Amino acid sequence: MPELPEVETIRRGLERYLVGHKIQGVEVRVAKLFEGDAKNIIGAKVVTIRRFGKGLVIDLSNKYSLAIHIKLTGQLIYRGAETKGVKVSREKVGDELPNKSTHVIFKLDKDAYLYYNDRRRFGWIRVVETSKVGEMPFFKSMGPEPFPSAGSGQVKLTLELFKKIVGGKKTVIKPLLMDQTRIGGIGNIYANDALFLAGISPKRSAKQISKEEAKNLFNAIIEVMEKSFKYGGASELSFVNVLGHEGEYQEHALAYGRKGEKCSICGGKIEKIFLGGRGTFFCPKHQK
DNA sequence: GGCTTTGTTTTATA
DNA sequence: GTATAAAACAAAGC
Repeated sequence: MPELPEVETIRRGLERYLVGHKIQGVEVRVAKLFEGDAKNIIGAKVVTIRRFGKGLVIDLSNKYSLAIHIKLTGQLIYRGAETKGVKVSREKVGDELPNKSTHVIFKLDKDAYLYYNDRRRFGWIRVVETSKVGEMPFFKSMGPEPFPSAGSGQVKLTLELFKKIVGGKKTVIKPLLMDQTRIGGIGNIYANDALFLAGISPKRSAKQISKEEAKNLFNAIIEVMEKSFKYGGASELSFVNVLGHEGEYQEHALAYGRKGEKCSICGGKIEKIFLGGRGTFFCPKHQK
């Protein structure tokens, strides 16, 4: 689902299209998704877009920021002069905006709009003072991440740090990878695919992973995420970029969602099990 | 209409 | 108190 590469894809889009715009108004259609005082962002200009793991922060010119988490099905779609004639994904977005999943609308200057759509309404948008973003529990407790965003102050996940995080832990490796307080940004898709690529069983205990294997796993995390940047993220559920376009990673996923299919590495058969309550895809033949 | 889905938060346990 | 595991929660499509 939307994990680091998807959120980064959105961040890059916002950086390109949203920065410089002034927010003229906010229409909140579903109140529970929007916390804080909307008045505090009216009249302010968008200055920078930061990402913390799977979270986004839009910094404004007046010392306030918008902290956003899209969870499973959130979309941020920009419409303005530059996107005139650009078609959005009919399947993921529909024919027109706003639509029935549009819960917050930001009216911008130059007759542009930013729509927040969220089919399952799990996400959130919070107005918060820029200086206090780091105090929000979700951001404060986040671990190092592989591709820290400029200005976020997030610690970069290096091989040395990764070995330290994995080393000696009693937990099972896959849930550990997905624990945002340990490593920021990895969710179910990339945890499955990184373990697959590194040839490590998701059921392994972290303490049983050798230094060499940890290195392979670290490199695999970087590799699958870079691959996803290339394909514009994974659009298995509702993910689209700010232009409303889908990503293509799901078509190139290694293990995720491939139950019963032939393993591309060893020819084995991909199985699905549950680990830590989450669907887990792996090849029992080569992932030991 | 019960089941499934995931990221995060909360509660329980060792 | 700390580390880990499990359960709860959000809402909607099938």
